[in-house]
Amino acid sequence: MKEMYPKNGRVILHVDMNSFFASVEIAYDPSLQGKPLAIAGNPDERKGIIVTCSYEARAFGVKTTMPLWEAKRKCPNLIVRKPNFERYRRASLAMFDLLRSYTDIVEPVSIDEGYLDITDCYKKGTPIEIANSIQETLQKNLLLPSSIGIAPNKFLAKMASDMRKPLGITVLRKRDVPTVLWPMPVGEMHGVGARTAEKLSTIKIQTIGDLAKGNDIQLKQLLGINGERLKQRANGIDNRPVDPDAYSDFKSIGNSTTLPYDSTDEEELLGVIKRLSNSVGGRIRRKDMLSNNVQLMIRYGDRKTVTRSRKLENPIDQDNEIFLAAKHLWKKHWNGEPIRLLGVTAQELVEKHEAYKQLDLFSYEKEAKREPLLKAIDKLKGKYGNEILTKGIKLPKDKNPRNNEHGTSFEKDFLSD
DNA sequence: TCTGGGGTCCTAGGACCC
DNA sequence: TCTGGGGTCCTAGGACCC
Repeated sequence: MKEMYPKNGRVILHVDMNSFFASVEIAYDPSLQGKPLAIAGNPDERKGIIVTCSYEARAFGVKTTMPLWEAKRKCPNLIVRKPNFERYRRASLAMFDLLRSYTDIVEPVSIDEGYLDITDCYKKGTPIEIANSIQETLQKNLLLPSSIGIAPNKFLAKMASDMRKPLGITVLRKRDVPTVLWPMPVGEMHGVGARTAEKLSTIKIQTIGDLAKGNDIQLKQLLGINGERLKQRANGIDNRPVDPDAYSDFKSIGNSTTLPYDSTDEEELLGVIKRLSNSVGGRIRRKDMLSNNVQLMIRYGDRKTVTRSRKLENPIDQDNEIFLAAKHLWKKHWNGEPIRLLGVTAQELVEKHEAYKQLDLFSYEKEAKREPLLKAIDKLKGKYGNEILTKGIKLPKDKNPRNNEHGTSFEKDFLSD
């Protein structure tokens, strides 16, 4: 079985939980098993969209992000549960613990999916045996169904796990790419959404195979650096490592909420911003992080959405500091029209101890910068005399270093590198 | 009777510096 | 009176994913 893979190739698994939130609810309440189930918010709060649904519901045409009323029209017997994120987080932790019992090289990518690098796990069995064991254990211990892709890299593993749902295991070798991947519509490729598919169709690229053979210059012009990358992927090439730390390296932490009704009541809206700021503050403190940038998101009644952000002088983690920054942005940018949604996000996060290190480095650099400056002034003194240090003095035109006909400026003479 | 909430990464323009 | 080319930082927005 091992010889299935090139000698120095990797073996990557992508584990994808099937309709995760719905499956967790079924695990808690087995009477839901086999029934059309949807997880959705409260329509009275304007949160009535399908977050996830069981395969039985999907058979009726119910889909993620569909408004609840539409889902009920398609499936009158639909059972609806409110999302219980605490429950899903716990299930997710248990699931990743289980994955880590196979290898340390586990990279979570979201609450319900992750990559494993099992290249060095040959003693535990063949890749297919390992995938089987993972799938069976997830089902037996946690009552959660999953699909698993086996491939030489992350992209192919991800595409593979998508091919058999629910409860599938799919091997996608590099040599399978032309026959399996290339006939697929390009829009089904991971990383190609509606907009990119539309753009690609303007240069006659409809399938993954078309993309794999696409013109480099055309692709670059159309999609920038992403064009290059997508073409590589379409050819089955992807060298990204499985990085166990990637998921915990947060870049931003935010909370947003759709209001039950559009509002122009500033006191009420500031109350919402305060509540969001407190929640974000709590979350970054729990992670021992500091934020250098606060963003306010405003969605108006007509759904037009703007984001406004502010770089901070010092990194912060207190609720009130976040609120003050968000409030400042609000005062500066709200156009007075009714508000549908508000969001507060802490960006440019750094770990607390890293932030202190950076602070030290900053003051050190400031000190270090003084030295060349002093040397430059000494040099000027030698050239023009002590008056150079007198504030406001006018040098004769030919002696003013900023105004020399040869373009010799103070900066060019002394401070450029 | 509509369209959530959590993220990441990339781009592009202007300010500013050398 | 004219005028370059590179680089970084900051801000805003867009595409994509689950």
